[in-house]
Amino acid sequence: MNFYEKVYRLVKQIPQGQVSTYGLLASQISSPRAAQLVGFALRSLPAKTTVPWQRVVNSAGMISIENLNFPKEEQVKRLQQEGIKVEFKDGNFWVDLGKYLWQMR
DNA sequence: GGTTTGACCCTAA
DNA sequence: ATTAGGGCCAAAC
Repeated sequence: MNFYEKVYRLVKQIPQGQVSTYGLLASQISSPRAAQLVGFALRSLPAKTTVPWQRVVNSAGMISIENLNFPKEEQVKRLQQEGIKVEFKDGNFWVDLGKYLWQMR
């Protein structure tokens, strides 16, 4: 099984209305230090995919997308449609992790 | 097959 | 507390 598949499967398991972080996903997949790889995997996602990539943010709850197929606005829009509050702060979008963070048990 | 890069994280100053 | 730098793992060059 590829690293990508693991990432995709795990991300697909995130329920609607909740979010997760790169580091957390990485810890659950293979090694806790591979957070960057999770982002790398999501980066290679095709424009049309069933993977809810929008529910993945960095450890601080910030959206760091800059130049990709999906602009930040798109992600924020989708998150808001799922009932997640996104606040605009200093040029970036933020999510309250304490409220919406999804933890796998 | 060695080097660079990346939607990041952690530690130290 | 905030900022800066190094490190980690896997793919692309």
